[in-house]
Amino acid sequence: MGLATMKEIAELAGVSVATVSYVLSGKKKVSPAKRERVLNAVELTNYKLNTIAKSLRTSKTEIIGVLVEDICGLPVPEIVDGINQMLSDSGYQVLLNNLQLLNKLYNQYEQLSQYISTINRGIQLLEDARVDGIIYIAMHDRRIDGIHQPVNIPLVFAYANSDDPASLSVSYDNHFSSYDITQHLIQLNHKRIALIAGHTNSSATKLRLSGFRAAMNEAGLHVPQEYIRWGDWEFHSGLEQTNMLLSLKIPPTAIVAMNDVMAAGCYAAAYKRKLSIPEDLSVVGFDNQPVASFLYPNLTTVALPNKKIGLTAAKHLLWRLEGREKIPANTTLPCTVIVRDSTAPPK
Amino acid sequence: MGLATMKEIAELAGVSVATVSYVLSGKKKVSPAKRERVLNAVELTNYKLNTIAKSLRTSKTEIIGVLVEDICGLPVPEIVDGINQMLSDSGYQVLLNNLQLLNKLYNQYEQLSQYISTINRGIQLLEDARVDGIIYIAMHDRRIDGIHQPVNIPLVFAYANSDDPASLSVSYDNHFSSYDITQHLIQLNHKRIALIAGHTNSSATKLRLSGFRAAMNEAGLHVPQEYIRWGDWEFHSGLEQTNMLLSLKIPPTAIVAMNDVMAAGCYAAAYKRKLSIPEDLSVVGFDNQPVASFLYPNLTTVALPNKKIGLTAAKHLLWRLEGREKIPANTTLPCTVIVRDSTAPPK
DNA sequence: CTGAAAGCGCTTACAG
DNA sequence: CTGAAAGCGCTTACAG
Repeated sequence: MGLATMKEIAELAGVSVATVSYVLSGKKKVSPAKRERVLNAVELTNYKLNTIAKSLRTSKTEIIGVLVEDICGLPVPEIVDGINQMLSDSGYQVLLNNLQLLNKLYNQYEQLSQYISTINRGIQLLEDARVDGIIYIAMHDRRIDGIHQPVNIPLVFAYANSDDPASLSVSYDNHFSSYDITQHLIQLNHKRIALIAGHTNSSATKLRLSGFRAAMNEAGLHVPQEYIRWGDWEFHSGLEQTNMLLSLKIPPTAIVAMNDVMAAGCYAAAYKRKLSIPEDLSVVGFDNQPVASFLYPNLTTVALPNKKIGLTAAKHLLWRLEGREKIPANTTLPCTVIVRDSTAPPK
Repeated sequence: MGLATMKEIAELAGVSVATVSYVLSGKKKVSPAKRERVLNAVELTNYKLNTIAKSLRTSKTEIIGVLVEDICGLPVPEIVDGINQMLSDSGYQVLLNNLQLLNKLYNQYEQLSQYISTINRGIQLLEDARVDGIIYIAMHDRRIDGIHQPVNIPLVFAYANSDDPASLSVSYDNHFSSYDITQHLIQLNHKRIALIAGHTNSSATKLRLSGFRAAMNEAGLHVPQEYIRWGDWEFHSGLEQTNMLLSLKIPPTAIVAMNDVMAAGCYAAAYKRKLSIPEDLSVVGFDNQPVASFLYPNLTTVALPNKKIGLTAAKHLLWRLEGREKIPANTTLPCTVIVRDSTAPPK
């Protein structure tokens, strides 16, 4: 046997199919007597509306396509979680398309343009499934261009920006979060603050650098050229660049690493030289990855609003689906400095 | 305008709708001439088959429902990734339902039975969406009972077991992975090996304990009662229990922590006492979380086959969907010991 | 308030 | 090899 259909419910309740539909959708008034009989029949047979048939009739699937560069990318699960939470009350479901780019891109996130056809195929797949809207989740904050704009399906970028004026985007504030965490060190009275940056061509690197410089300028603090070190987002570059910094004639008293992983590298370098954090050296990171709470001493870092990015992206998409007029095209969410135990005044 | 329909393609190509369908599905021979005309019309109009209409007709959606206890749970994204990879060639898409239990369960994974109605609602939602099959992804390896068995929809448990004989499950080998990593320490010539366990009532704890004991017994090594410490999977319990162990009259030369997070706690305790890892103390963890590569020295640990669990779960589901007869009901995948720098022979 | 009926866009016996 | 037609299970003007 298959599942019960609306026709069977109608027969059981002695009403028309239309009436059953009206009772279930609540779109038209139905007399209490018939309503009751329909509801009883539904209960009796454990009837479930066939959403496929409904979708075919209404041209709406009530499904949101979520296209992710890689589900294993660091911020991605939290962003998906935010989307799920915002969508859970609305009746929308999530169709997940995972492009699995992590091992292809490594941390060369700016190379994405090579995979634009993969992305467009993913969008096409979601279009073919007739999703009502699409959220694109990047693995790294940056501008995304050249994406095929789906016809009649709103698209929201999460953790990224787009030049496409038809799309919305939700990201976070790289410049000011970097400014804030640098301020934290300045307020502790550090004067010699060094920076370990990510890839040169990364937009996150550029913005975090500008935030760092802004805070230092504002405090009238000089940043010697050799205090700006270029890493590659990985542990070893954090270790090596910290070694360079600590070998300088005038070493810094504090280091801003542009992510927690490189900050973990700072710890290793300090540990090797028997320097204590934060007594001999203050270290801060970026991202508030789990590792930040597992390093000893716990790492002061910047928490990114990942879940909120997901919530906001889904909210804006829902607004667009509802036909709301005024939706901010590009949203930039603030970050939070999490002060833990890796920072203290210089000796 | 809406998208082109099959009827329009038929008119454009001067054939019947049936012929268009046969060309597209390849289910029947069509003369080369008509075939060509159909394909041209498809190209010209950029026609896409309406999968909703197809689903209504065939009662198959070619969608797999993936029900996750929490997308942010540690092994979950990798398992989903494995599922995506296995499914990507098969034409199936993934409908993701995220129960968001992480903050409710904390690390009390055994309390799941309180949320069984939430789980059943999730399954119901997937059934209502007419998915062809369901994969349930747990956050912690254990037995799951009392789940509503969906009618006519195969269900596979990933990272968990079930008593339900109608279901399949794919998990990993807790006992032998624990045996293996203990062996690693024994081979380094450690005699005094302590254990920091997870929650007492966790089945992962029990199996990892039995594996530890098996290896120790086999080597004829005695395990003093006070060498078995009970933690709660968290950093602080690792730190505290290591403090206890290092305060013993005869302290261990090596510690097996039942996860990497507690192992990070061991590092902190050792660091405070100015003990060097691995020279003064060998430490091993479990899970191969990212933190394992960011601790200094890098942590020797057990890698769980998360992605493979996803791949296998999807493969077995596909087999069931194809009607294959012999599918292993319960699969237990082996783990891998990852030797890094936190283990060495005792002094 | 209620029901008969059209139609969403496909697939698939069936007849030729 | 090909096409006319039924039908999947709904929703929604429309007429009453």
